[in-house]
Amino acid sequence: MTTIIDVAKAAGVSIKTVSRVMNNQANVREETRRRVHAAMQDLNYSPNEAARRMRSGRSSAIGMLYGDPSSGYQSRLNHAMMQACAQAGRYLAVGLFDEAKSEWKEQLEAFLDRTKVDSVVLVPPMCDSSILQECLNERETRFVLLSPSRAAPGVAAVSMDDQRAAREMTEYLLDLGHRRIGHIAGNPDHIASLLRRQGYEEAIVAAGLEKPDDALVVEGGFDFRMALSSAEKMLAGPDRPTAIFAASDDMAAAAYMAAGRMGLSIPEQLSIAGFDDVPIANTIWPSLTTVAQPFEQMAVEAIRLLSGQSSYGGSDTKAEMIVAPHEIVVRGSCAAPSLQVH
Amino acid sequence: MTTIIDVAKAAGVSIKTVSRVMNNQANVREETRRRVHAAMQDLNYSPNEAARRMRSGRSSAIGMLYGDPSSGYQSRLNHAMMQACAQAGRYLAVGLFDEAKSEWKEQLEAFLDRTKVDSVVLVPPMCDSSILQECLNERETRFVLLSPSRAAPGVAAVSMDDQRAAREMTEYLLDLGHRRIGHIAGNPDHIASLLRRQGYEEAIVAAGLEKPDDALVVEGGFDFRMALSSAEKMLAGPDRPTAIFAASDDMAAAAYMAAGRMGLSIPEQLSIAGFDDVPIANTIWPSLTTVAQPFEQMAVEAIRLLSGQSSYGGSDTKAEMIVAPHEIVVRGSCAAPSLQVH
DNA sequence: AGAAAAAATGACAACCTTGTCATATCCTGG
DNA sequence: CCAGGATATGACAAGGTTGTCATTTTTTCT
Repeated sequence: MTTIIDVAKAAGVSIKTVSRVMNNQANVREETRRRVHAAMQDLNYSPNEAARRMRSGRSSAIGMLYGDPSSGYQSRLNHAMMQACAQAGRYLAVGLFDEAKSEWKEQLEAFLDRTKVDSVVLVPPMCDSSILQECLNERETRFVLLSPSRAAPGVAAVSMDDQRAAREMTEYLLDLGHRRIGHIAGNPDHIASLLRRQGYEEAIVAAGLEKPDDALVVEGGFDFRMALSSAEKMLAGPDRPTAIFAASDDMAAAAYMAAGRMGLSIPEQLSIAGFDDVPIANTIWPSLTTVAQPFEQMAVEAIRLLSGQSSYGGSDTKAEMIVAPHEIVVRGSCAAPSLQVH
Repeated sequence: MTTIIDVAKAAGVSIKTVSRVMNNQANVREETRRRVHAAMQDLNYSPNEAARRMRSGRSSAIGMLYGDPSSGYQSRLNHAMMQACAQAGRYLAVGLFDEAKSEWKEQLEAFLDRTKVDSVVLVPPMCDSSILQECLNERETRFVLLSPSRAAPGVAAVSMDDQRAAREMTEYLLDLGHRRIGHIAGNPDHIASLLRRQGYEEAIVAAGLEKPDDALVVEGGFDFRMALSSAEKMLAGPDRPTAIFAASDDMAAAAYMAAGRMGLSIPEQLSIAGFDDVPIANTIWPSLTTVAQPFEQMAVEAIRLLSGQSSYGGSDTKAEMIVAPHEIVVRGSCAAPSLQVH
């Protein structure tokens, strides 16, 4: 096991200088820096994580609390975060959060005490709680908001452009030739639902069609069962849509089932589009055309923000709000509307 | 921050004695032990993980490589492992494993190098590779097999009784009155598929019915799409079953879709049962009656085995093979067969 | 060129725990 | 009551890193 001392000897400098090089600190001549880097390379040195942490007090763990472990969203996010952590040489401490219980602050504090993390990623819907944010500030715990409803001043956040993505997906359906496009909206408590719905309506209106009425926009609550019954209602009504854009993949899967029950084949008789690109999108058949949330990029950015911030919520920190680029993933669930259905 | 020194002072003993008490070492008088414990309680002391690790060289991380991140099985397992790790004061380092790539050993070594874990949980199908096991032995890395095909001598493992669980589930369907029960089998490369199929056939035969023929047992490959087409074929055939027992929840979900397409309502016209109890079982509607894999217990036991083993693969270690108890979870997808269908 | 300021570097302590080995205390049997 | 062994406890070093502060080297200015 090579230590910092070996590197220092090999490079002909003091251990402190090696430490400085490792931590990218100032006041090291360029040539010295090079020499140290070369020595590290030669000896295949990698710093002892435990010693580092002990001395600096800092933990390389990043905390993340999440609610519904069964949701594809959380599982994708979790996965992306773990990958990003591994890349950044950090690791993820995950805790379960019971959104239904009222003691949000207590839950957070218990988590912080237990895991001793010094940075936290706050995900929806917890990211919108100012109580939790205050709590984290008090405890001098860095945090990043993931997809918050609104940018809080002085707080770092990462998100995607839900509204634009929804607009683009709707435009894609319009381009295919669809004129009657239904929408299964998400839980209105989540701002993302509203943004996605707005993006959808925007595209419809921009195409010169009339603003969707109640028969065309139904509540799905980000819930499979609610989405299932809403989709069935929508498809059973008169003048049913030729395409459905669901605000989440789970709800799109519910639409699949509704279509199946009504004998509509996808995509020939009904096009379905989703949102999120969670595992189920590639599991069901035909595979789902959907908006890919940029999970990977969001995770990487979140960790970058947590690593870069030099102080806790102080005004010297420029709080960044990063918007990661999404993507429309075209798979097999959408096609031009067939004539007989129209 | 209270340290071991504070505790030692408070208890009126040396720090070494405190250390002994913490680590449950011998040669401490009962009274001393009590005094130290009291002091720890008083001061709300918790040991500095980093210092411990640095001194002892041991890492509290447990490594786990897994293949398909989209599978409900992996995500449930991951979740259970994280919970169990948190409870045990350890943490989980997860890596992605590409089963399709041939360099299994290289992938494992890269993971070990990167994470520096000193214990590993090996999951299917990697747990059956003797190459990987050898590799871990060489590197003196402890490991536990999760649901291995066969108990390797001298290797700790945790699993469940797939065959018995499948038999019980089939018996449940028989008890409901079903006489024609179909089975969607999993990928025959996984031993679990075979065991589940055997359990199913065993129950059928034990009930005095004739051994299921090819029309009643179809291949699903643990794959939604394959299961979907197989289920459709089974339901389209003459004398279709009144119940389907799928060897995984994902395949059961495919059966739901097949039923939907054929206009069969669940559970009135077709009962469906699954296996695993992954998130989708509670997402779809009606919710799925299934065999709950004892993920939580398996995870806890795996960690216990990893923590308890005092040496690496040596003969002094009694290799344990633990079978965790499963459970039949009755939800809404199964009912007595209706008369008109029979 | 010389003085002052700035930049680069190094010596050493400190972080908290556990292992080693020495010492103190207790117990047993004669 | 003592010798001797068994048991309980403590003093101290070590582990690899980073922070503090002192020292050396370089640059800048007059």
